Amino acid sequence: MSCGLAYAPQLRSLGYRITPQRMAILHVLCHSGKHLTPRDVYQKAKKDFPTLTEPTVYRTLEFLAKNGLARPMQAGKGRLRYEMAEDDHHHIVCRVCGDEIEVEHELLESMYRKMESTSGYQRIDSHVTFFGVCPECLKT
Amino acid sequence: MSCGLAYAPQLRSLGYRITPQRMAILHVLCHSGKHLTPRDVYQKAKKDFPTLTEPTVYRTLEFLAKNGLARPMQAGKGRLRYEMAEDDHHHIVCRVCGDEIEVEHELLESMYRKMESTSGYQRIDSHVTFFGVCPECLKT
DNA sequence: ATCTTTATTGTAAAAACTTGCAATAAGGAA
DNA sequence: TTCCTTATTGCAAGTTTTTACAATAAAGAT
Ligand SMILES: [Mn+2]
Ligand SMILES: [Mn+2]
Ligand SMILES: [Zn+2]
Ligand SMILES: [Zn+2]
Repeated sequence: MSCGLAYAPQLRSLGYRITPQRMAILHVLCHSGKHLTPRDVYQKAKKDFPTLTEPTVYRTLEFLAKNGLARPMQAGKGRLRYEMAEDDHHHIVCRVCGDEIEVEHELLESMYRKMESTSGYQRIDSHVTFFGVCPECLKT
Repeated sequence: MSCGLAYAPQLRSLGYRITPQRMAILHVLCHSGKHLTPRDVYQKAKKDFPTLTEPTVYRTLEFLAKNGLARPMQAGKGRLRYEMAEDDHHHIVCRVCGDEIEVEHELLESMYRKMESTSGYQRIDSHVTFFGVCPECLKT
């Protein structure tokens, strides 16, 4: 409930408004496990703010992502999940069992620099999901 | 119409069946531009095979991807598009204007090896979409 | 040719996500 | 406080994607 307020000045300075819906959603993202689906967020935030609706959740998550407060993650099958934006990292998801691990961005950093200088693209997103096969599933 | 047949022996040897729906969809993927949406595929393939339905298209695309004939691509907002699986490559998409370029897999190869040895995950997918800002959009 | 097995499809409905628009309310000005 | 502007929301309807299950038809055996 209060943790959302920490972001209020930043949002207000950009000309955005502080609404209870946004605060409730930020609260959920801050205090829950990572990578929540829009539905997860909706159901949890609804407890704080019962008149919340689903379109607002989708729009708010996209809004927070666009402003760098939240980060979208590509879960399997092209579905998006969200988490608060903290330190840069990536994920590898097992395409067999769904198991998921984190990878330090450091490991990809020199590749990112090469990719940026080669392509001319900048500010490439440092939260990518790779799909592979985990050690367990490789055994069988 | 005929190009799908090229894949028939491979599919049959895995115990799968050759259906006109699959052939029509393979035909579309072979002869059309890259990265088609399921809806693109549906509308084009319907011309060859008018009784085709959308659930079949979704299932078939997923089926082809699982068997390595097609490749899913993460388009913006967590939407999937598909293309035939050919040489390994990646994409960078501009998160401002949507412009899109290809990146040789070669550029990422050493990073992939590091990631595989560090994580123990193998067969990591070599068709990733990165999001960044293109040179044009960087100017403004 | 006919039969049998079962992978694959279509149907119908549900779930997930998006959109347009009118109503609301946040934040600044008076 | 009250008023004004307009960003944001809720509502209702639309579109996209998934699912369960019964009907169909591909492929191999007879
Ligand atoms: Mn993450
Ligand atoms: Mn591609
Ligand atoms: Zn696994
Ligand atoms: Zn651009």
